Amino acid sequence: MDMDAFYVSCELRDRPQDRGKPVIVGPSPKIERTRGVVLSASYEARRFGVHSAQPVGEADRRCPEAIWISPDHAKYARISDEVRVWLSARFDPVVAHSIDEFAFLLDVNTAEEARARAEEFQRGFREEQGLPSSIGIASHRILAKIASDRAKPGGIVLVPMDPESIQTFLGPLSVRAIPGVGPKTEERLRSLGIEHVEDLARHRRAELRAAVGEWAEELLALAAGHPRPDPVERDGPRSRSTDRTLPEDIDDPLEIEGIVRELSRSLASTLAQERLRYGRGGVGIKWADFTRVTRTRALPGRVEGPEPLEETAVRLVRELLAEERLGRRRKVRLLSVRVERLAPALHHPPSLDRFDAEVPPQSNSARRPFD
DNA sequence: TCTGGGGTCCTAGGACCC
DNA sequence: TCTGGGGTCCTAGGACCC
Repeated sequence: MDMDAFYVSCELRDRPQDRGKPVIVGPSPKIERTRGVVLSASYEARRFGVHSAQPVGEADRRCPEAIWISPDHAKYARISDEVRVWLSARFDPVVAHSIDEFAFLLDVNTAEEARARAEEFQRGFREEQGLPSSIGIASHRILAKIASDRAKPGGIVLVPMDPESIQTFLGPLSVRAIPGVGPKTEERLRSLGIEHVEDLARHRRAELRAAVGEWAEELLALAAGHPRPDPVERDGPRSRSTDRTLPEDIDDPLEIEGIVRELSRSLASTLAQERLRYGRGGVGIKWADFTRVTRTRALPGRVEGPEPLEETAVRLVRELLAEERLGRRRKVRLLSVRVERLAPALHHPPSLDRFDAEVPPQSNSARRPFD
């Protein structure tokens, strides 16, 4: 289940008078100059050529009469969580793919029954949650996701379970329809003469492996109508990060360091709320020319609190700036701070946590699910 | 028109160990 | 004197997704 224009739909729940109008969620260019992009656009706005990730200036030019709404990420996260709870009361298991996509098991015997259940679900979901959705039904999550993309907006697409039906459904689709195939992979496949899913099978395995690596096996299985079993869900997040695009590009080392400190403390406070410790800390810079560099450093075991992150982040950003001074001397557009190798915090306060930092992460079997 | 913020996974080389 | 094979960890970057 994929919720249509999710952020816009969340907002329209609270302002029904704006339904049916071009609505854009994003930092409004009408208020002040901003370096932001469109987060979500209503289907009415999309008709003007507005789409997500578009610079807001261009969206404004294409659709001057649009209603702009400032993003409220906390609201969207809260609604997504309510949706998960609502689904979990009706289906098991429920898997969250993203803030606006969920997969769940439909326990039915026939395709007709599946479709009827989906229609009933879609209607009930809209009535009770006030949110429109698109539904894909298939034997595997990856197929259901491809199907739900074809169902947008507001539809239901069902792929029968037998391999022949799967091939019939996938064959004529562009390889871009496969999750994970973006512009680069599409181009690489096109250079082999592969444009549609059905073209994949016409190629020698070795050729495909040279183009996309190990992934070739999965693509071939999918094209043959035998998708690989769904991956097992991991518990807990792998990394957390926060970043800031600066209003103007800067190159003052002290100013840069100050922002890195702020970002570090802000990220550390998020981690504290989530009761997570971290095992690596790092920074990233996006230069004025949009190229990116990153540095991360392992920390002794798992740590918590802002200090280790702040110290590491500042040291690493100084290194990056020192290297840049020997070279191109570009200005900084964006700064980011990230943590990796997350693990649940212990159940006692950090002040009593004396021994933990000395313990190598591998030696504690209780943490294995998080590695 | 001038390009966000938050994530995941994969690859690849070097270090190091057996 | 020339030269193993396998495994894991660390790190940087790229591609992709919403």
